[in-house]
Amino acid sequence: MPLVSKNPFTDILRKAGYKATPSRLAVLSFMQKSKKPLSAQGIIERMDKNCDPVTVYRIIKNLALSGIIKQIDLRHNHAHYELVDQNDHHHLICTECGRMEDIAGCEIEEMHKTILRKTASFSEIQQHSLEFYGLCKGCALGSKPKEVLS
Amino acid sequence: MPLVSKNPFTDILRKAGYKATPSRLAVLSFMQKSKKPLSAQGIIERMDKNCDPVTVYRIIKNLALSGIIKQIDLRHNHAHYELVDQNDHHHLICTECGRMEDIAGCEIEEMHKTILRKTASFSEIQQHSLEFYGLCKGCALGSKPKEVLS
DNA sequence: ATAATACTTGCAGGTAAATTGCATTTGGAG
DNA sequence: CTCCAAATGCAATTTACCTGCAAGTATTAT
Repeated sequence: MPLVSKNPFTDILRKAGYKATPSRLAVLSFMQKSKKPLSAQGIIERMDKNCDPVTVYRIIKNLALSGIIKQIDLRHNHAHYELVDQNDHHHLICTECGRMEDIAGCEIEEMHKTILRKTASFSEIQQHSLEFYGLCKGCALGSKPKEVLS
Repeated sequence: MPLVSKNPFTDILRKAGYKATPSRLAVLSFMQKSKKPLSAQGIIERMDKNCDPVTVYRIIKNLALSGIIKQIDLRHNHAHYELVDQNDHHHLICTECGRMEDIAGCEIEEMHKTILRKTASFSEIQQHSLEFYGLCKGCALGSKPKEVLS
């Protein structure tokens, strides 16, 4: 009887048709631990095992294609990614310093049905992204804090 | 007495603190005519007058900063832009072929107040982006139409 | 109208993000 | 254990976009 249960990401990966390689499991593990959306660079830097950046890029791309992770546009100069979880949440991003916080509990999913009823040319909505851009209190007051996100 | 009134974009630019140069007026004119969000590349290609790509990038960046145009993330590999108009609308994008259509009439703006009431660290929301990603009927049926957006 | 000047633009060169091709390695089905 | 499709590493490349600087131009005041 194992003291530690097998990595649940193994099953998730296999179900999506991918092999459960150490690199993929490491990427998913990082994303789970991270409280913030991660950039490709952010993941690459945190990979303790020697893993080629190209591999990370490929992993991210595949995970996003299969809907295991989600791409997020924080208006930095590169994409960010987040594990897709049950509780749908969105982001509030400062356009000055990049500070970010989560917005919980939206009911956007309910709009999917309405939209599909109105459109003539789409048959399915898989995902949505909703981000709000504004000024955090620090930046509104004119101070210039450092970027808080890579 | 002029038969054609002066370009209204001239005033918009000056109010934002920019000179009303031919390049800027041309960019704004394209964006107004275009039914779809345009990429920097898309604008550069359509500029009939010889205008350096760098200039277009700079124009776009400034217009977006001052809120005259709006950046949109269609999950292509580059940003798209759209004139900011009164009637707030969003987008429905096919993740297979890139087909896109507008979604009219959302009441997301009303959420701004709610969000600001809940957050401790933000003082202003200037903009939001809401896009829906799914499959258009063509792609859902397995046909592979060409990309419809640059 | 004209001149002054601050904003704009074009050009050259550069950077960072992400991709591609190909040879080698490896997970996992049998 | 064996085998092969899938995954990885490496080198090179593409793409999107930016910076510095000299030359040009829209606007303001004369």
